[in-house]
Amino acid sequence: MRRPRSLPDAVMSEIQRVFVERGLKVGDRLPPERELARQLAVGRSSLREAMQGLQTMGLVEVRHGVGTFFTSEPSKWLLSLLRFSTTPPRRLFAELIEARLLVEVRLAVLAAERATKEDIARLKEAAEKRAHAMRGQYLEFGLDFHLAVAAAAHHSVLATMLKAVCNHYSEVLETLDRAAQDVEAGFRGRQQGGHEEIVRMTESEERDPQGAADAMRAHLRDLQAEFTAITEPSLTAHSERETAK
Amino acid sequence: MRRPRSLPDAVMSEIQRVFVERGLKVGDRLPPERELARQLAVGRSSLREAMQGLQTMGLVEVRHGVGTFFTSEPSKWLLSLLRFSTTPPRRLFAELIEARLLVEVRLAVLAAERATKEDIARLKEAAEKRAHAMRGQYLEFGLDFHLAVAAAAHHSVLATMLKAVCNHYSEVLETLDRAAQDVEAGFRGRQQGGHEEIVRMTESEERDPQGAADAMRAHLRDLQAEFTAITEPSLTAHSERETAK
DNA sequence: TTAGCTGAGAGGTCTGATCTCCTGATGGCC
DNA sequence: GGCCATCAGGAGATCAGACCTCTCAGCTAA
Repeated sequence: MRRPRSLPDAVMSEIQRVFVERGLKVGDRLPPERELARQLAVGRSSLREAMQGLQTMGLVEVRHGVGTFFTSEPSKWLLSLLRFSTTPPRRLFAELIEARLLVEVRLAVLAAERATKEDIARLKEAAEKRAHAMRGQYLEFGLDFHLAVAAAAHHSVLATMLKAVCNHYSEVLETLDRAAQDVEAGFRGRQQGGHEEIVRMTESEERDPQGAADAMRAHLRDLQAEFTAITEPSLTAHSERETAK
Repeated sequence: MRRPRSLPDAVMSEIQRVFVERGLKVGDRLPPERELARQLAVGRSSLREAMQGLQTMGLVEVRHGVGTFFTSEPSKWLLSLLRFSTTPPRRLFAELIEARLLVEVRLAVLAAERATKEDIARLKEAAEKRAHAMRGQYLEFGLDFHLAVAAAAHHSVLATMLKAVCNHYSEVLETLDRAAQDVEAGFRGRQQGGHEEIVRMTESEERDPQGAADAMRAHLRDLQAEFTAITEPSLTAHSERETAK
């Protein structure tokens, strides 16, 4: 493979390698900066640059005064190239919904086909949690449910893509005005049914991939329609046909 | 928005903000480290950590002895969470192809609907370049063509997702054995037609989104089938139905 | 028992010396 | 006149170490 150009790059690779080869787990702690720097025979600043890189990648989490830990927290920057785009937030949000539609319908199918008992248990738990969410938690727990579906699909690429989209989703949502946010936040009534139906289609006895796809599609279409209603219809106008399948 | 916890985080945000607000362009150069650190009133190490972060995100490119530049090069690490997965390369590659199938078919539709004259010119140029590629360039120019389609689709989220997938695609491909690589590299004969048909469906007079989708789907299916043929069929077995639409 | 203090240890930041790498200018050679 | 070897300046790369801030656990005293 290509050798790293810089020390920090090398350190990043090394830490990833160690993580994989030693079979370390998420939550495990790395040695203190000074000691790790000594072990790797690099300066502390090089090590810290590597840490910043790993942190940006979302592979480690650094807690001031506590230590550095491996984490599964997907990084917030995955789609951050978008910050460079001049796409207005409303349009960006419409695009994100469309991307979710595309990816999540497929994930729903895979989840219905591949989910294990454990996956299904987690799915139910997430749906339950979402159902009893308090004000201000709808969005977070809602996304958690969708990420649980992604996990159940056992498709690492699509799941990672969804994580990236969802992270950006929350971020963009914050930049939108209240009306738009309400579409998300106050949406619990109708969305509830969607989650439960997706779970039902995925449960062991049923296993209805096509049904899961339809449920997920309807679920996200609701959201899309609601959002479109309060924004310029033109923005999402030509997104309807092909997505409609 | 949420305030950065650390100085490097703040610096990263600041640099992104400046890039957007000043209307800077890709290729523009940042001030030298020492001067930029002075301007921002932070130490050089903090600035360098921020740079490492931005570099990891793929927003800047640092050239030793030359300077630091804004870049559109999407980060090679975009999907690097995948490195933590235990997914074997063959399976990962199959997943990447499937993700491309999902995203690119949609992008082909959008490109056929939205492409401007300039987009189409670039598309033709990319197809041309691919057609005359020399040995060892097939993969690179091939992906360039697909990225040109993505650009023509004017969908920043999906385009960014594709960039991420394509970057990882090359990387994973390198880890596969020769036989698998040949599927990509020596594939020019058949793939050629696919590219040209996609261009045709997108050209101003025609504008056949459905046709473009079909062409893209067939194009990637070819690749998928070829790859599947030399690997365990079970890996992609249950991916066929829903994607088939 | 418990509120509050405190010190050890971890990360955060700065500085400035020194090294390495690129690039363009210089100047001699063909 | 054109070409190439050399060199100096500028920019990033790395290091060492001093000092700051934060967290947490354990101690202490009310």
